[in-house]
Amino acid sequence: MGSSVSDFNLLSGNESKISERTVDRLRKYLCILDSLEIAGDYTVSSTEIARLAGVKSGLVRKDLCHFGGFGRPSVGYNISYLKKQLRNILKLNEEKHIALIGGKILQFDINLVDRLAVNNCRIDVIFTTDETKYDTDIKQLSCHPIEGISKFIKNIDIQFAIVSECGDDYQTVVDALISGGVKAILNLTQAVIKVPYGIEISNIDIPGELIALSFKCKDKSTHNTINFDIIDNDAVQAEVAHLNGANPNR
Amino acid sequence: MGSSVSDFNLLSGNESKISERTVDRLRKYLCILDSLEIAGDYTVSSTEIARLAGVKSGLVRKDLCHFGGFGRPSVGYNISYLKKQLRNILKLNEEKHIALIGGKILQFDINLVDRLAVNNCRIDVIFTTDETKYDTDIKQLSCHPIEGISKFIKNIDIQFAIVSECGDDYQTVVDALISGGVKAILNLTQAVIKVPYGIEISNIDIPGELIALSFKCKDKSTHNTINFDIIDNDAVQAEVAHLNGANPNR
DNA sequence: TAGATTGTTAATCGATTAACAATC
DNA sequence: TAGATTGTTAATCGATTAACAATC
Repeated sequence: MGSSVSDFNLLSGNESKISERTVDRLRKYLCILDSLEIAGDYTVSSTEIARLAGVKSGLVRKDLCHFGGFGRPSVGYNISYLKKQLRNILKLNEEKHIALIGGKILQFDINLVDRLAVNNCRIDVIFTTDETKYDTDIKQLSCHPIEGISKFIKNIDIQFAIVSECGDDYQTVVDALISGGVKAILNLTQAVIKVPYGIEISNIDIPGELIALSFKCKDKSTHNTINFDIIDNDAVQAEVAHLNGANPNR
Repeated sequence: MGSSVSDFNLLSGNESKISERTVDRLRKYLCILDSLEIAGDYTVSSTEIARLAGVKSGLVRKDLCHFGGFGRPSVGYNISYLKKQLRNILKLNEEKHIALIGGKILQFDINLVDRLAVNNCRIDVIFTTDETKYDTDIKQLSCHPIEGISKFIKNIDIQFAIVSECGDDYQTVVDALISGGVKAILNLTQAVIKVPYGIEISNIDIPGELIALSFKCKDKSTHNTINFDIIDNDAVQAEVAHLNGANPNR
């Protein structure tokens, strides 16, 4: 019984598969490269990326060299070249079409549309339960009633949905989105949304994030010694070396 | 040099430390228990929790039994009891005091204050750059100018900050927060915030989440076979058993 | 050349899974 | 009692780290 699953696992082996953790790091690196480029830098070492990302430099190099050698020994990585490579690896050049459920978030996060556009994520349509918004535009995006959502998005080929408001019928809305062809949902609400296998869902949960943060703090304060588990990276090594009288390279 | 760090690591060993991944799962379980309780259930099996959390049942049991035996063989877990235990483990009964930078999010996410309160997370004060809001209340929370933030929060013992809007001077604001005693920051803006070692930071990044989601979808569609890596849990095992003619227990 | 930093391997570490005896 | 489900161990798997030869 369990063995059937194992058998399938053997078949589905795919060498080029990138783990979720790696993807998370790669987009962090990309973010860091953006800010370094804005700061006027042209090259960067794995040590510097590691310091800013809070990981070890070896891991940065491993992540990057897995896709080919982007750096030059003793020089580091060319920032604009590495950015281009990362955007390729993360498939950021492919257009992603998004339906937004609830328009209020655009008033709160006024740069959201632009920030998404940088990564070729396009909000194509807004659906709302707010009757006063029907057939009006929010930030030049047309605003439609939730009813008929499935047929609507089927016609314009939408793959993603951001659910930013939930009425009582949120599960019905999500089901309609999925039957309309949506493959992945980003849920910003407190609703516990069920999706069928094969559909991706990611929940952003502010109270939950605070719990995790609070726990990390608590956890740390129970140690009497400095907790290198948490801050153990190259920068610390350099600092320790410094304390030991060695000359840390910055 | 590296060895100094290793030596410290040996000293800081703490058996009771819970990994970040475990904490993330525990709060997911708690969320699931909440929704099951609302649905009227009294007990739940590890298999059911696992199905809803998208993990294997053995992992659920392992996570839970690590803190003591909360369940009864052949019965499962008592939901309200398990909730209480999880709230204890996650230290949700301790009050957490929060400063909110930027008030607009409360207009977008109208339940946020209440959702935080359920976990004893209290927004005590709002800071804003919007002069029209100075000394007014937003949702019964007093609203203050950013200037003098450090002294202000020192007086009222704030440990957390949610940064929901960033002016150009966001790093200065964060530095002031930290010098005022803030130990952890939840960053909802696109700003790349630097914090000193020992201060926790967590970034919520909507475009980044979409990239990750999109990547997972892409990754999956490159397989010809069903990808059990992604949906490999007890429910799938049951389904496979079913396909094989066995009688799956639901 | 000497120094710096990459690419890459083998070793380590930690997290998950499979499996089953114990318990209800 | 028979069936279900927990608690827990040993085995497996995957991710990170240490370390260093190769390269600029």
